[in-house]
Amino acid sequence: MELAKSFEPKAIEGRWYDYWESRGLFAHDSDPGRPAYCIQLPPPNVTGTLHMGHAFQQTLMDALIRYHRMRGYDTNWVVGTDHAGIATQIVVERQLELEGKTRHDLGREKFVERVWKWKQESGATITCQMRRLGTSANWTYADTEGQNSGYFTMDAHMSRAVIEVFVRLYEDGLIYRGKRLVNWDPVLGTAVSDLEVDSEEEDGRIWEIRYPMADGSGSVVVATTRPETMLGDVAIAVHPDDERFRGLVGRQVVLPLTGRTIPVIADEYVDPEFGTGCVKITPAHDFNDYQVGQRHGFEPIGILTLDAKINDHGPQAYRGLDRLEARKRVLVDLKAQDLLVSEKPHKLKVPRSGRTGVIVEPMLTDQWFVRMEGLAKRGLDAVAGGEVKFYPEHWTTTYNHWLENIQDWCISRQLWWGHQIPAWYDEQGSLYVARTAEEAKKLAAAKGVSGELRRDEDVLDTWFSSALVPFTSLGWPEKTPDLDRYLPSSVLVTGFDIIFFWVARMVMMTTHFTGRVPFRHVYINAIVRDAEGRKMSKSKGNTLDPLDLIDGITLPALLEKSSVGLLRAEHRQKIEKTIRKNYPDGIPAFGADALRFTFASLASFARTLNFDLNRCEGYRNFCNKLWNASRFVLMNCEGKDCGISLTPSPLPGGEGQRLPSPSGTREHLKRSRRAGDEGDLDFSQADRWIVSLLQRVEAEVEKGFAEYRFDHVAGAIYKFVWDEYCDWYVEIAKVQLQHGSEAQQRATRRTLLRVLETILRLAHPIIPFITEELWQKVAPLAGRTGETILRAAYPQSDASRIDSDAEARIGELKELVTACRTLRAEMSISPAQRVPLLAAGDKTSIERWAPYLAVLGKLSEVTAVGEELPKAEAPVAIAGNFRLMLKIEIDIAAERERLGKEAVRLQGEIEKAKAKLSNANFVERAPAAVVAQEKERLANFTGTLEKVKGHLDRLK
RNA sequence: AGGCGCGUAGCUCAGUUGGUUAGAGCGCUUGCUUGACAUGCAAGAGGUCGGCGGUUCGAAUCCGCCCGUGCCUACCA
Repeated sequence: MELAKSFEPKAIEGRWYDYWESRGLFAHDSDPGRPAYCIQLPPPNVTGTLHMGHAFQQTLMDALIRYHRMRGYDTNWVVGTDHAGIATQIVVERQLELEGKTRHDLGREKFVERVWKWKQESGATITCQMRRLGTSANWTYADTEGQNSGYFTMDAHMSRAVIEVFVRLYEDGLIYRGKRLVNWDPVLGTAVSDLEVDSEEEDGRIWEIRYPMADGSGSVVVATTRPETMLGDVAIAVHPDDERFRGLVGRQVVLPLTGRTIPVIADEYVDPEFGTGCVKITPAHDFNDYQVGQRHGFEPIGILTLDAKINDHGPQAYRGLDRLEARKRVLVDLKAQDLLVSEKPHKLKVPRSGRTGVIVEPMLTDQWFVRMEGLAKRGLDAVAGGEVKFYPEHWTTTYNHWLENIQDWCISRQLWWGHQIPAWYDEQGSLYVARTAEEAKKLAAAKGVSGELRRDEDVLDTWFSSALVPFTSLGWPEKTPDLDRYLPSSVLVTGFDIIFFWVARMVMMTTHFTGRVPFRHVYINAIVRDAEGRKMSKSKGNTLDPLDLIDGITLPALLEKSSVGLLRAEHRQKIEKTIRKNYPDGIPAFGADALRFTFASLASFARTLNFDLNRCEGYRNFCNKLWNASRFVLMNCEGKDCGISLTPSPLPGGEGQRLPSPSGTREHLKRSRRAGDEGDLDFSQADRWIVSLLQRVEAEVEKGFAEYRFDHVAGAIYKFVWDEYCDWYVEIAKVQLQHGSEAQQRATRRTLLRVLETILRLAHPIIPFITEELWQKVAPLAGRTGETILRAAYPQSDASRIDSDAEARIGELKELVTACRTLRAEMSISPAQRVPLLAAGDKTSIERWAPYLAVLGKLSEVTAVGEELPKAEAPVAIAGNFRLMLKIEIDIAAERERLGKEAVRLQGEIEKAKAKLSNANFVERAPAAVVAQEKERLANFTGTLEKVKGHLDRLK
């Protein structure tokens, strides 16, 4: 079947993915004879859809997996999805809202059923999208739900493991329950961890409030940004060394609006420089105040309900008011009593819930915590000892800093969707942590307690189960062979935003439970931004959907898509304008390969990746280039003798590489035919050169993968394919196929095929679809068998095939051709016009290159003229040791100017080189090689300049 | 307040342990319906490498300070 004239991604992508997946080619094989290579996918949320960040990250993981699979590793890309407690619960609650219901109308059991139902339906959208990208994930591994999407963090096996971990940590004293001040989201009605709170600086106000002394002898003024919390004040604090207030310590002040009396205390926490130097202490609603309160033995007075309204501890007048309403009322009342001293604008950090955006309230509640100190130490050791390595390395600092300053982890959430905490209480409130209700009952019975037990209603933080994935996905707590084989995994590829949430916690938990680190390497990928470096966000209208880049999308469809869910009209208009400007014609279909190649090319060690659509287009063009190069090769090799079954003879003699002249004289042809016997292979310098370069690229690619420099991998392949193979070798091959002997043609075809076939395997990890499509056609001709490129061996560099001599020779040819082309362009000779060339210099070389030069330089004739060019009014170029002259009429003045410019440039270089060499320090201290190199440069420039000057003289 | 990045061509980015004339893609100029490819070919223009100082025979590269910019962490009422 003929290849289409240009590369059409749509036509091939679907076909090959199904082929690979249905044949089970992504599966691990547990072959003990092969080393294991394992990657854990950061499990996306069940609510999730594929965005640019995922696509980027997954491209890199897939490239690594395919690369190692081809290198003979037993690869296991473990995937799954995360139940994403809060996020998922919110989604389903919104659905209920549309029906005019709340989760409380359904009750816990029905609500959870509903979430499961929704989860099964919407299932793993993202895993289907991953397939479009070409990810060769081990879908059926740990696939307990039968959806071919790996594990689910709430499936039966995972849940059992979570409970096991919880119980063991509790038994080890690493989990405890207690009343602590935690970050509370009053809208969701749950505690959240420190990490789930985002503090942004906002414009607010600061108030100064007067608290009268209880004995009537004056007053104290405090500054606060949260006046309503004064209802829960237990003291006023000043700095112990603050002269101004020394006399006040130990005395009592009246707490306005409440009638309570509270003491003035001294504590180092107070900064005398800030505000008035006096601080109100509200232990129940501020983390610092809580600690001050503890130091001084105060009982915190909580004045807020769990939905952030004033409770019964507040004065009657404020009860039931929302915290912000209460603030207004408090201020009005203080003013009325002349106790409000001032109100000023003030910038302050407002802690907001990462999920709802609502202001988080420190709230004194019963919660479950993981004791972090010992675990953190293990986490630090794993990295310090080199068992876990970060790429780029500087992320180690971030990781260490967090673990060194870690707080206990609040793991309980007052939600319904998640792993319910395996703890039961008896009627007296005694606690029993157990794997099952029966086990809890036994524990109770052992203590002589009978009767019903009540299970703790809280669920666990989503990240609790995520932290266990490296071992639970491999079968833990069973002692499975896979735990031995795939733990630690080889590399974790993830974003820096979850180093704390996930990476650090996996290291701690996995180390604690298995004695092994979860992974050897952590590759922190860049954050994908738009082409101008701005964060992609729906409200800016600068988001890109990876699937739109793969399939293409029209402008109307794009506009419609972007406005979904946006209610405000002015917002919508602005976004529409941006989109019309950025994508006036929509987005063309680039295909998954082009998208992947773009991601790889941009994956340097930078922290951000600015995604430029133009580059994507450029790499789509690259795919087309590869496609067409393959068409050329197939066209010239199908049905022809390509010498594949022959064994190449040892390198033929040095100068026997001459091609017959393009005019194809009889003698030449005869001689060539005689030189190459029937069925022989006669490799040219060019054939050896391209094979030599191939070895270098293979080595570069191997190095790139080892260092996670995907940009180097992509760049090396791109340059080799386009700049060397297509631009030079294919053009040279055309000459050899047209003018060469049978043996030379055969060798050329063989080289074209073998190099192309190797290129396809080399590029497959990054551009899997197009390489498979082409490989199926090219591989048989190249004499390579195998069902699929996915399981073909990865090319390995062979240093013995590096041929410096051939490289130097072809370098010479390139120089000659380029000189001819430049000369032609500068003389404005139309490409159609074939002109004769005179060449001075080594005669053997000139004759060797003449046929190539004639075709590549579009010359009618190439004549060697010995060591000197004739004196003639014609354009001249210097190329290495050669001088070239086009035999055409020219404008002498223009030619003089052209050569004059060249002379000036050369003179400049000569000055520079001379200056260096006349510097005694340079000659003495620089390495000998550098000095020698500089001398050589000087000699070369000087020689060339003389020649240029010589020709200038002749033009007089 | 600390910490981590970044600043190289009009735009997006490479640039190895310091050492030839600092590179690529896109864009730009000029010329080409070249029997693989106009998603292309050929030839060009375009950079005082953010600034100042230091180390060095030699700095885009190493060090210090400054300017600009982005992010992360932290309890300032």
